[in-house]
Amino acid sequence: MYQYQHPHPAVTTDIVLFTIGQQQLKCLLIRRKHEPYKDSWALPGGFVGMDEDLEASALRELREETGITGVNLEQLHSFGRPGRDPRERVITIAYYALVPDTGLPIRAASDAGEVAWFGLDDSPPLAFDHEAIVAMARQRLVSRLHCSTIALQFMPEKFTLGELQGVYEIIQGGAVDRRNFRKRVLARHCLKDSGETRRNGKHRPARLYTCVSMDTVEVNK
Amino acid sequence: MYQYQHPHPAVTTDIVLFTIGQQQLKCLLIRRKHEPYKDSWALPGGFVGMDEDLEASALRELREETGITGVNLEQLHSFGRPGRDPRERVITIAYYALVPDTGLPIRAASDAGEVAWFGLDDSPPLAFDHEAIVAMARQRLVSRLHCSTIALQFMPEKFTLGELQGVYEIIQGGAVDRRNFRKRVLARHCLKDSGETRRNGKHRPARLYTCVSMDTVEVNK
DNA sequence: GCAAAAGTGTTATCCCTACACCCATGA
DNA sequence: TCATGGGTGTAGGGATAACACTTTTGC
Repeated sequence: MYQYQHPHPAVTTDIVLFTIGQQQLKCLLIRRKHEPYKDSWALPGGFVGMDEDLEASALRELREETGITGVNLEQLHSFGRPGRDPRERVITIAYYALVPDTGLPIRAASDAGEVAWFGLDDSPPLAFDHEAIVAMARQRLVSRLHCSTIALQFMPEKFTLGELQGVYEIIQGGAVDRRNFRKRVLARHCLKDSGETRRNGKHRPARLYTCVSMDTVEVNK
Repeated sequence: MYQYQHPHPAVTTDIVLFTIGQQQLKCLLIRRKHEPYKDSWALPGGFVGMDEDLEASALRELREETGITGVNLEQLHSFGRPGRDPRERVITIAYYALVPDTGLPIRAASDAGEVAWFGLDDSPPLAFDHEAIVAMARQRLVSRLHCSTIALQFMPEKFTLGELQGVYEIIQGGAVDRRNFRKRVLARHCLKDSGETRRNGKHRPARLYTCVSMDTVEVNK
């Protein structure tokens, strides 16, 4: 038992993890094993440890519930409407992150009975206010797309410009002029020609590029 | 006494309230009446009520400690490093807001022994990690200045374009071309010519403008 | 040779910047 | 009449957007 002179809310972190697959923007969800919202889908997350920094808590929950490590979390927003959790007052600090699509080792563990990627426009009803959290994260993602190099976090180590363009087109939902896109993205000097090429089908092979640096460089002039 | 099965952190809100005065960007601080950091300057803020939304808590603290009401709060970031408060684990959700300079009715109340505006480059050492919070709020303010109409929140109901330009120059710390500034700001169609003018000195009177809408319109294309 | 994506350059447009002069007022 | 800030327009440059053809490969 823990006692306090004044009432204290519980504090959690939740993580909106995005990826791109099957021509869709997807988000990682877990199926809850316990009440409340037992068997509902929800964002990975959980209670903050008393000696744990907020971001560390989010990383730990993500690792424990999905086995995913090494992502670059950004704080999104804190949600604390009274009543958002039926058990007690819970304030959550939401983070988001972007990971490449390739071969994600997802395992269900701890509180999560099941883990899966869902297309954002094709996802089940979520527990708590998690739909609002996902919506805000998506909005943030779209607005950062143009003034930062955030989209590179979706890419594997080596990728073609066509693949990168595809990511932009999926997120913003619309076609992009290939020549202008290449000029713009190469002008940022965030990509390095790896020298290699990749044949992807019955057509000319594409050059493979690498990120010069993993930092999300803001370009908001 | 309040008892929980698991330990709970305390949760507070803190508010970075900016204004412009004496050709400076200023921030509202209170002098603490109690330990810890007794007699130090700190941001207004305090513990979140158990049935109170986060923004409502920030508004209440601001009202109780400074008498200021009716500001437009934006959530800044949550800070939760273990040890940032010597008493116990405290996670704070920081907000920021901008208010006009004119005739602010500031009164000290409740936990605040004293309330005052401080120029940002001329402020005393702050309690807790409040200097980091102010620094982040300032950064946010600068970066929003160009892609939003946030600066209008510094203005009184009626103001001249020269006054608005002065606000921009103070925040970003540099001169702005008057003609280009006027074209840009008028092109946003957020200002309405009130028809009135104001004589401010021994020179031609200036037109007074009003905000068309109080919303902070983002213009990030 | 044909389908399919990769790769490349030029032109027109728009937006932003730089820049100089007259206006209305108070002293 | 002079000092002070208010008010206005234009020309040049840089960035962005529109646009079509050749290349390399698999079938």
